[in-house]
Amino acid sequence: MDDDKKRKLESEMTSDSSSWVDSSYFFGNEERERSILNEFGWNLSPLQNERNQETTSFMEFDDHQIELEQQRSDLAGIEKSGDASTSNPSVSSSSSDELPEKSTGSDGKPPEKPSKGRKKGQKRIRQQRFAFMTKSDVDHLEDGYRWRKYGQKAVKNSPYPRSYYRCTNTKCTVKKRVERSCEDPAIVITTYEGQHCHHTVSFPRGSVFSHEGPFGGGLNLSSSQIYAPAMQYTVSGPLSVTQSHQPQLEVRPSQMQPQQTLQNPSDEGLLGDIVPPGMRNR
DNA sequence: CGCGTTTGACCCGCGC
DNA sequence: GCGCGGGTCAAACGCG
Repeated sequence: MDDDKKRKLESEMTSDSSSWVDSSYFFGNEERERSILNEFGWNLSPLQNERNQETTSFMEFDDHQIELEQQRSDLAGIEKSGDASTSNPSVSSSSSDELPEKSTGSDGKPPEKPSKGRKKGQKRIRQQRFAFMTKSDVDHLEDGYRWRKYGQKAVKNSPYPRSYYRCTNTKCTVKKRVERSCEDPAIVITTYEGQHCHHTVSFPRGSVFSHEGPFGGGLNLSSSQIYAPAMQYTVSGPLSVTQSHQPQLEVRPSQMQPQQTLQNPSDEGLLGDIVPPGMRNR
């Protein structure tokens, strides 16, 4: 699958365009990861628990592209609003949320045309994404939030399906994808997209995380467990591209060396160099 | 009965 | 333009 997948990933990377140019990664620095996650409102579960879970890698995607996409989307919405979206004036909403906007008819809209999926002209907007690679025997890892599964798809070149989850909070548009690595079935790849607009909920089951931790959910990333192969997938896009051939990315290779990052997470330089100031100030 | 999962169909973007 | 693959919807179903 390697070549095919690599090509796919790379093309995905490039097709996502400039989008991920500013992608940032931080591995191996627990404090940093924690603070970043905290800034984004994430409360991640301990990554080692009775279920034998263990996070091997962590990454974060910047939202640079989101802004671009939103601008594009806004423009498209404005252009199209003249002819198409009479029934939905909020198509070109400039809010940062994707608002899947189910057309269940509850808003009085007659379901005369059960057009599944997004409305025409409404672009898929990607939000901030975090990806984790976790060694676990269970696919869906507890992270302090409640999720509702809304889809599952077979992944090309992988025997394992990918599951799609949405936060059950109606106001929260956070999604996550869960899939197993085809290279190492023991590894679960979890990708979060978006930011929670609420706190974690108490889980009656499991409760492997503490609500009294310094970050609410008690993130416990262990830097010693960063898993190198993870980089090939998780960072699939940016990193592999960066390393394999010359990318159009405006990133300095020295910042993107996974091994370097993994093994020698310098305390000061990494985040300062990688994380955009805007993000840090959030 | 409410909530979550399953699953087939649909939509959309992208490469060829 | 067409086909493929990823992502999403929503009805049906299961479970507590």
